[in-house]
Amino acid sequence: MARWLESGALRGDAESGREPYVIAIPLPNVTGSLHMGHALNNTMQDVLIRWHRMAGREAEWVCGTDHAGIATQAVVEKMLAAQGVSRRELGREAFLGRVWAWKEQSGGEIITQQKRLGCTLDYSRERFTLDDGYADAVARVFVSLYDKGYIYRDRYMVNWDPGLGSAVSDLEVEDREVTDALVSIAYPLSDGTGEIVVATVRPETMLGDTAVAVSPADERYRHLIGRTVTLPLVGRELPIVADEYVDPAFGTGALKVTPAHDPNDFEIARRHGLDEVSVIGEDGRMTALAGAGYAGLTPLECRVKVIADLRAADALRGEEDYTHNVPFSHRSGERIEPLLSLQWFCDMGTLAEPAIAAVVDGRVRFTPERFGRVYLDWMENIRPWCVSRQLWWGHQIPVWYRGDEVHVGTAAPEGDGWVRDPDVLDTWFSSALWPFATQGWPQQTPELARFYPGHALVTGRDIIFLWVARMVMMGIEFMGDIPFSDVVINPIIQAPDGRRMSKSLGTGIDPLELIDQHGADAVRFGLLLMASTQDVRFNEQRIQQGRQLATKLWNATRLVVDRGGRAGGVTPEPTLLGDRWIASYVRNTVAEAERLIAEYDFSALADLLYRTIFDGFCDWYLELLKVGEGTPEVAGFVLEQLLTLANPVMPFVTEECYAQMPGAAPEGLLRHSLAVGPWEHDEMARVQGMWLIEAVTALRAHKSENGMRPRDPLFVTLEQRVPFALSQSAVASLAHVSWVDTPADDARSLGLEHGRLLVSRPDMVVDTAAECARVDARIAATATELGRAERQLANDKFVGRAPEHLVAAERAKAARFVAEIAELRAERGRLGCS
RNA sequence: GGGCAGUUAGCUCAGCGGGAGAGCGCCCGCCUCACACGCGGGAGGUCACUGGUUCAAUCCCAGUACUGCCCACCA
Repeated sequence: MARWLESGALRGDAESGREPYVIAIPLPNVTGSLHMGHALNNTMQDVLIRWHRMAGREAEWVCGTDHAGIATQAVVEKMLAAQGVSRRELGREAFLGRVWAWKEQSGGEIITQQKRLGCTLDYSRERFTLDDGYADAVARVFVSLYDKGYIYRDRYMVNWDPGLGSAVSDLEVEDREVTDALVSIAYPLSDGTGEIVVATVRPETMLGDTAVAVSPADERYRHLIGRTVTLPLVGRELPIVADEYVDPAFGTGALKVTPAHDPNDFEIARRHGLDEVSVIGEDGRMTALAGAGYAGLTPLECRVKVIADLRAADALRGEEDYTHNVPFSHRSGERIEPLLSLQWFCDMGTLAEPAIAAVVDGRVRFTPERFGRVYLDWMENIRPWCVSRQLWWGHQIPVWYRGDEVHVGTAAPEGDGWVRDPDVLDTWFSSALWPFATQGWPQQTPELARFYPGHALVTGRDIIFLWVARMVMMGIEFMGDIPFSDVVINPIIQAPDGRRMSKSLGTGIDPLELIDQHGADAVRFGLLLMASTQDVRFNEQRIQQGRQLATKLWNATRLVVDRGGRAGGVTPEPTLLGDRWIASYVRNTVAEAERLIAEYDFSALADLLYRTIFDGFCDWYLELLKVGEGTPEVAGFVLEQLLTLANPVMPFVTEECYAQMPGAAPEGLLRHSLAVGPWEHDEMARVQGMWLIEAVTALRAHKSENGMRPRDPLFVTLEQRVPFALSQSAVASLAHVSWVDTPADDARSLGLEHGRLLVSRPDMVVDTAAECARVDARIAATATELGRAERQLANDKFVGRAPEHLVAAERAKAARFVAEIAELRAERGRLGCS
């Protein structure tokens, strides 16, 4: 890692003529530390960055951290609380000083951890969302959106988080199922001619009721519309209004309307011009408007008192358990208190339009595709975004007030008496600018010109709305172009038992510990292998597999170097079978890997590397090399290609192996390129290689199944049906057999695709009965296959409609089965079976 | 209430119209001069269920059953 950092290759050069390739990392919280999700997500990005850097692109992987308003403020407040100090006692300025001090001292630990994973981020340009330049970009965006009329201030229904003492956005709220008491309350008609019964799970909010609503289609109440009821305990006269929202089939069909404490009631009230009476305040207590006797209580205390008072007033008409979904804060875990509050909002409708178009017309592509639909569904129903937060740590809203005057600007206004809005912006407001604010915007820097727009964005599906969608909107609005062309959604890695991996559940697994145990390459490889298009359970065996692959590469390198293999040579011309076979094989592997990278199929890529290195290269090619079917020139060249190919996935071990090779470039693999161009697919080499593999495998299996040890002698005679040669010397060495011209009388037959092998062992005592049974069993099995093939071929519909090559293949199969049965019958005759 | 995934070997997962695959685990044999973190061989699946389309279905369509996730204002 130190060498990579010193190389300067991690810093994208905006002036080089190379075509850029840019990824902006999903900025981690400055309070964060690397968890399993980061490890996978970052590995995927590093594979892409390294791959494209090797392919000659000017790679820039944007690095940095997010100030993470709520999370960071909470960390520091907790530390202060341990010292017995509250943030309010300190005051805003001193508190922010403490937060900055914490950030300088302990923040950004995750950057160090990313280096341990081997991530080739551009650390030289590390950014923080509260940097001066970044803060300037945020303020400019706010002012610009205000000037365009998108940002406005309104007294509006918000999700109030009583634990946090702040409003939170719709996206920071989750529903939980809760069982509440549903209380029925009688509201008498003002003229004393009867009553209307309403039901509520929040009786305390009745103190803020300003109407009763019924369905306009409801016959039962039609005659009451326009009349009034008297609110019990309060005495306020409430109009009875008709509204489509009310479901006549639910409860009594009459709905109490509390505009200040229920989002639906709020909408109804705005439609009918009703009063909005706030009876719960931002301090989480009943307000003076709730009335003497209730003011100052918590809503829960108030509920108890209201129910008691209603009972005393004989206004209770029933109570039953009721299970329903209730919003809770993601942040504090407390139950959301919907209330009216003066907040800053951003209207998203206009901003969303071009961002929808970008996905619809394919300029921004999601992988897996289905997430594009998720994005569009949300965008097409987008709602105003509450962007103000009642916190201290963050981008303070660039608005000043003086009496009724409001100044919105990037700097404080002239004159005395102006007071700045104390609130800060939602953290996601600043992260939405990440792709361009990191490149110097609003300055027209060379980096901005070269590194915007970026290419891939790799992230989790949980922030498609919070972050991805908003980056697309802001990018188009302020840069006039999409921020990236591909959104790659990484899977979620669950705990081995299928539960969510989380610190609070105790189900988390620390990737840094895994790195300690197995090495960073193993962790990277294992995570990629686990990752597919769906969520997966963590499987440590995959990590072990990665470690085995790393060890294998290391040992293979030792062998190749021992045999005189070198790096950096000219492309050798393969002549021996083993060389020709591996050259063609590796060429095809590279082509396949290129395809998989383009499709972001990291799991298949890891699997391909594993199979190629273990099976193709080590188990077959290196063994062929040892028996004289390969040359050090080709072995060295192929190893260099494989190390290069595997480098994006396993950067450490491949870099080290490469360094062990004579002739290796001193700068290593960071900008190395794959050079298999001169080699073409060699069909004859493939067929001959397959034949050799088939023969060796059959002979080994024969020995194993007959209780022979690998080195026990075995005589073999070849009968082939094709005009190209089997490499007999290689077979003899790899399977430990001896070729003879004439088969023994009792030789057994091993059928191969291109011929057969007649094998016999010198010391074999033939158990005729057992042998006959074995041959009969094979005849029966082959006959079954033949029967299936013949039935297929006898089916006119198959012959008539199936593709020609499949019919031909079926005929060839049938012919082969017939020949095999004939051979087996002959063997039967030789053995003298009954 | 909508929507999206998933259900394949003991475990974790690939495959997605033409004779079921990987890793680990299990069984057998090998310290073969790169590697025992290894090498060779093998056992083990009515591809959730029910219908349909097709010459042909694990793969396509419809439905059922579980499992997970996302969205949603029913007091």
